[in-house]
Amino acid sequence: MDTENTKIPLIVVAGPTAAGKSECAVELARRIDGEIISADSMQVYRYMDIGSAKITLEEMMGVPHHLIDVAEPSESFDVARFKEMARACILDIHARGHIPILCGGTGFYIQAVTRDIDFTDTFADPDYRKELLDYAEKNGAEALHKRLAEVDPCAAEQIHPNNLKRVIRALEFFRETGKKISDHNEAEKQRETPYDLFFFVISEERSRLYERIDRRVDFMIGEGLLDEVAYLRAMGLTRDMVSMQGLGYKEMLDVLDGKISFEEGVRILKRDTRHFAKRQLTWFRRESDARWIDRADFGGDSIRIAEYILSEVAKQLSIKRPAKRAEL
RNA sequence: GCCCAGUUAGCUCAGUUGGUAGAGCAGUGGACUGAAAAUCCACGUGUCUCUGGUUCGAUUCCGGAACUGGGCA
Repeated sequence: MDTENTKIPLIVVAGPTAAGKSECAVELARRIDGEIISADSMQVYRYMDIGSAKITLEEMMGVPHHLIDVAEPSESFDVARFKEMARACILDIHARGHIPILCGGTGFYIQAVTRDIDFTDTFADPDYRKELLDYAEKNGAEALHKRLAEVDPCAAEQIHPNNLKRVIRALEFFRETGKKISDHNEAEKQRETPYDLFFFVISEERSRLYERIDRRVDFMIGEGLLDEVAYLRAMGLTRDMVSMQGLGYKEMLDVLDGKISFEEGVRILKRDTRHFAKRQLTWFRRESDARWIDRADFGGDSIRIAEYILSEVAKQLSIKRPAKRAEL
């Protein structure tokens, strides 16, 4: 079967938060005997269930899910680790004769996988990052940016001085590798996907999406988000950890610390989630491979969307009907 | 009923010693290649409540009306 086309098929179900990706991916997986790889920077953390809108065991409906609960909230996870693990999952799923479905809303993670971006020759150095941050605090963002301009003028031109995280990473990259990050980025941009890619983005009219977000936040609160965060706080987790910078977590932490009222926390969480969804859309818009699906065209029915994706994929891929996990 | 204050961008308000106006928030667009649910950048015309008057010219001054809030009866 794969004598001619050796590329591994990979279906991507992306979209902004609360667009109904998970449900759709599960339905799709059931029909094509696929397995799901979550592409979500917060669902990788254990114990962060409500706030990250993690799929429940029942909702999985027997479909294997990967890269959920693979890290402690106290450790810091990142794209490089994600890409490595996702790649391994894809290879494994394919080797076992199933179709991998990458489903999630973290655009950067998805791109790292679909374009097979190489992170192996670079490093992360927390101490050096801290040192640079201190330098910027003492001498100003402009001063740090000047240091970058000295070693990598091209990157300096692309990165705004106020964007400390980027400036720091560029400087760190130069120190660790002796190379310019601008060159590295340029090279990685040329990469083409190693997969037989089917990239879908589920979205809908902005005002409706925002309504869904508001409802989802209310649902999370009802499910006990505040208790979940209180529990994590009691475990010793603090807001300087990557996991605690997730939406829902940082706001509820402020509520628990008495910095803002509960009502204010909820309001801010809804607002920030809307902002986040907007950024996600910006990210996906520039994914040239992406095919957009408007929920409204399918009456907002995730099952129908899954059927549509299936029919699109079937045009180019011969899909074997699942034998073992047939019908329930 | 009387007195006082207010009525300016979707919201909260600033302002123009008379030459048609600006902040924050919201909203919109964008960037992103080992923190990405993070981080950063850009974008502000609206009958200045209505209506008379004064004026070359009024959102700004004067009169009246409406509405909102507070006070007194």
